[in-house]
Amino acid sequence: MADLQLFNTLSRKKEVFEPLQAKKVGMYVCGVTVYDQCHVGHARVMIVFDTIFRWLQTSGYDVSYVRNFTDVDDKIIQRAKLAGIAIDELTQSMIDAFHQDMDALGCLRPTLEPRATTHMPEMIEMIQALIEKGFAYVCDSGDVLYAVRAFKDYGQLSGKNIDDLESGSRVDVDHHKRDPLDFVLWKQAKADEPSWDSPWGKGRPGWHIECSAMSCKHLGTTFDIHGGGMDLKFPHHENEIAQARAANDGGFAKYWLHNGFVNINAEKMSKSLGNFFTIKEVLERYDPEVLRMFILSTHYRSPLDYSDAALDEAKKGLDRLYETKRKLGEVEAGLLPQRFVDAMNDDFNTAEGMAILFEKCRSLNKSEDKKAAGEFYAMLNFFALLKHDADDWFQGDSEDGSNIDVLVQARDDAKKSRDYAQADAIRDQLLAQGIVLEDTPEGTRWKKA
RNA sequence: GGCAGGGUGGCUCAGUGGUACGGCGGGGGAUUGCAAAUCCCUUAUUCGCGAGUUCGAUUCUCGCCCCUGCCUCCA
Repeated sequence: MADLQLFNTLSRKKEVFEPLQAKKVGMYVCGVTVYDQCHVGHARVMIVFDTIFRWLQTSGYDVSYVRNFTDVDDKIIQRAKLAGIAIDELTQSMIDAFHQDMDALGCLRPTLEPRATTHMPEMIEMIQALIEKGFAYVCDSGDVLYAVRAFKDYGQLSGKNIDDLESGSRVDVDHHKRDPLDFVLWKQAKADEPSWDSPWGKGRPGWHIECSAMSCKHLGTTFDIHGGGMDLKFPHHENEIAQARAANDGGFAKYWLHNGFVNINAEKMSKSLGNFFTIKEVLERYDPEVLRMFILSTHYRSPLDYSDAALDEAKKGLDRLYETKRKLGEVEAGLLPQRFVDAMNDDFNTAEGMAILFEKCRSLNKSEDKKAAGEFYAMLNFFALLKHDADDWFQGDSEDGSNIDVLVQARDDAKKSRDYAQADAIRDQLLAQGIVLEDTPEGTRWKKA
């Protein structure tokens, strides 16, 4: 069996995965800031890393998968104020909404979902260590800042160097900063904002320190995998590295994985551009499996263009697979085919895996084979697809089919008496209602168009 | 401007130093009363452009063109 290889952003190469401890993997993925509903871009990270999580488990690793919630932040404070509700109320309702979405999309719960607000001591401790070691300073305004130039490897992950960053910088120069790139670790409290006691007075943490503190607490100062969206590479992940390595003299994450964006009309889907669809909006029109299928059809590092046409295609692909499921019936899952294992071991190539799945589908449509059927279901289980009953998929589980059944029976009677004009008229009538008929050796059945 | 990642058939999406995977769509056929579903055949002399290395490159190297992202919050 080939080794698992993964593309490490740190080296910009595929590397053989070598866990720090045999059989164990620690993986940290940046979660969401809970101030609003999640969109399709969030769905992609979650499904991508869910699949990576599943693959590591399938490969026999005991995986600690940690994904945080950022539950203190400017946007949260603003949003709560605007809505006239307490911050806790907002964040809790968004966390609940997030879980709803993830469950619907078939994402397993991570091992741990730490919240920033319950990790103040760890953050404060890390900031203190940074100050002691000369990587951070308290500026005139009272904020604690990270001194970027003190960390010599700054820019390693994103391939940037400090001088380039400064010359191209669009950041307004803050005169409290020693260097324009220095970023905040601890902010002084403003009136009527949530705050926590600290050696530097009441305040709250900066965004980057949260993830460094929570990942190190739950996975150790050196762990295997850190993931997130491409857009977090800089500055978020770069800053996480600077903080954690400087504070702990540790190696921090060994492998950095970044997924590509979801685009709309070749443009990144994002809150700021306003061109996003929330997961809930999509799920009003499509089954969650369609969204999952859509996302897994492309390699995780490639851009993915969102459109109704693309979702319709994913739906058609699922229809094809469900046809085969309907034909096979429930069969116990067997082993994954070696080619599939190889594809997943090659930097989690789900697109190739899909190709193998569809090849299996075609061969099963030709001739049933118990081993092949077992492999088919093993792949589907791994992807967490085709969980519905096939008839429910095609007919809808809440649909009242009695009226349809009556018409189907009438058409069958017409057919038997060779009154094809009448039979076709009934079929057209059903088609107008969005019902397609199929005559099979076992009788006529229907499905939604 | 700096950095990163891309440009593969009508669309979408993999992949490889030696005649290009899968899905959707199109054409033909089998099946069907006709359809639907399914199966078979077919649909890129060619993988942005130019040059180089090579017996041979879509795959490696260099240059160019174009696209996207990051450099401010962002999954």
